[in-house]
Amino acid sequence: MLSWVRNLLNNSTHISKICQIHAQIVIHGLPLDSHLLETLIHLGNLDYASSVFKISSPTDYSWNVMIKGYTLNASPHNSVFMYNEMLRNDVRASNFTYPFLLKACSARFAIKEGEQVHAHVVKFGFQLDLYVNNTLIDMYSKCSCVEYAHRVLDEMRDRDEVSWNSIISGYVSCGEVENARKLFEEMTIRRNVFCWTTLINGYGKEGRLVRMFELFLQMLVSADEVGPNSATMVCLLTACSNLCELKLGRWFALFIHVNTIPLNAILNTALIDMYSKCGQVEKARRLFDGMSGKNLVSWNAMLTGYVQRGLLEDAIQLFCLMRYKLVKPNEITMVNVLSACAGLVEEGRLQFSNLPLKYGLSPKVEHYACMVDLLGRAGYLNEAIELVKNMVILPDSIIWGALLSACRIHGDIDLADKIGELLLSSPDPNFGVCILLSNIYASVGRWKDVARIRRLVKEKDTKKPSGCSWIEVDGVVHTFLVEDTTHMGSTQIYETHQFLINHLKLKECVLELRHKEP
DNA sequence: TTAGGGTTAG
Repeated sequence: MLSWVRNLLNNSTHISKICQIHAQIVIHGLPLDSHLLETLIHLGNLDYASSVFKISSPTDYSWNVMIKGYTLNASPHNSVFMYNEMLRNDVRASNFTYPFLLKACSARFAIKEGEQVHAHVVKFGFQLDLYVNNTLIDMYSKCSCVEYAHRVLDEMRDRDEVSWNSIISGYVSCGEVENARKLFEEMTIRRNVFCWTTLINGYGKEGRLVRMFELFLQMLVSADEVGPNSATMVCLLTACSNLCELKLGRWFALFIHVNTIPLNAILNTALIDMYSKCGQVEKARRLFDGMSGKNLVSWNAMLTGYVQRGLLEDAIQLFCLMRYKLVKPNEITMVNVLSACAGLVEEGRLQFSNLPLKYGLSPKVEHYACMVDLLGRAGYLNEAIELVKNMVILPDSIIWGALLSACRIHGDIDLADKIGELLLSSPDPNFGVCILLSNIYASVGRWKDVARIRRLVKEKDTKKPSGCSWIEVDGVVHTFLVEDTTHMGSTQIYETHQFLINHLKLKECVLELRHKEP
């Protein structure tokens, strides 16, 4: 009977059937709790699994299975909690559990817990095999402790592509793409498509399009004999869309077509995003309409495209179509929808209330920012203030900025005063918001207040992150920071700049004189 | 049972 019920469990995919089998297990006192747990975890029903675990007398194996289950079902907090409970109950983790635990730690960016698990692996004498070591590198890398990851790599006798790529990926996510490149060059084994893609992505994320493209070309002719796959193309397209680089984006789109790289949902979405961010929103829509297997991210990308191009009616219509197709929106969808409600206060109020009531979503600071902006611009300043007062989360600088902008638009200096007091009393006032306040005072001639705020900003050492601009000339991207003199043509650039300023001033004088002519 | 990829706010 035992093996018959076990087989029955293994072949069950419906909860109702599993409930029946569970009843049989209880009635006959069969020792199948661990199997039941495994089946439930496989089906992703962690609540049921947790109930079974609590009411049964858990075996060591059951503890381990639960840890695995929580990690696999994106519940790393419970996974780590379970591990601590397990230790309190004097139960040891099995070798197979450690990678899951490390994965749970990296998902929570919990370096302390990760280090503790690492220490336990050593203390309890488990073998640090290739698989566990790779998971350790991954954990340290994801927790931004890439130097620890490097230490693990140094101590490994055998390394495979996963070991190398985990650490290269760690350097990339820490913004150290040159260190990633160094390791990539040092690799003693054949570099697979993961390694190439990770490094290409590193350059792409830094906006270094030329280096990214060079690496891509190098990949095509490399002795590794690795071709790009969908993930590689996604990285390349995303870099193009972030830099509005239509020409290169189109080239990659053609490459995908000519080389018949499989167009999965992610790659299609990256294409849609690239075209819409590069101003080709109609092309994006054609792709979107012809795409099979659309998911929520695809809908969101298309919505974002419309909103960012100011095509708000199209965005609202697309959202209606999305609801008609019974696609459930998420937080990102609703940020887009609220942004698309610009000028439509009543619709905005409705959509904001729909967040919890209709879609079961808790409004986040981004949604409040949209609403404050919408209400503030339309002159509903008191309502905007009330909304901020009733927020269950702390308002951020974007919200204060939106409120102050509304004060400026509607000339409500009293309210700006009140907000200003609140802002300047905070220990770390946002630079941009302080300048906004100072500009409001300047617009009504309150120069003493302007000076006061500038002084406060200086005293509190509030720093503005450096603004950056760039231009591509003959395939090379030139980047500029404020008062930057590092560019090779810096002297010539500043001379031309001064020439343009003088030229414009002269034009302005001529125009003024013409106006004054009788 | 480990590594890379898409969508948010002034």
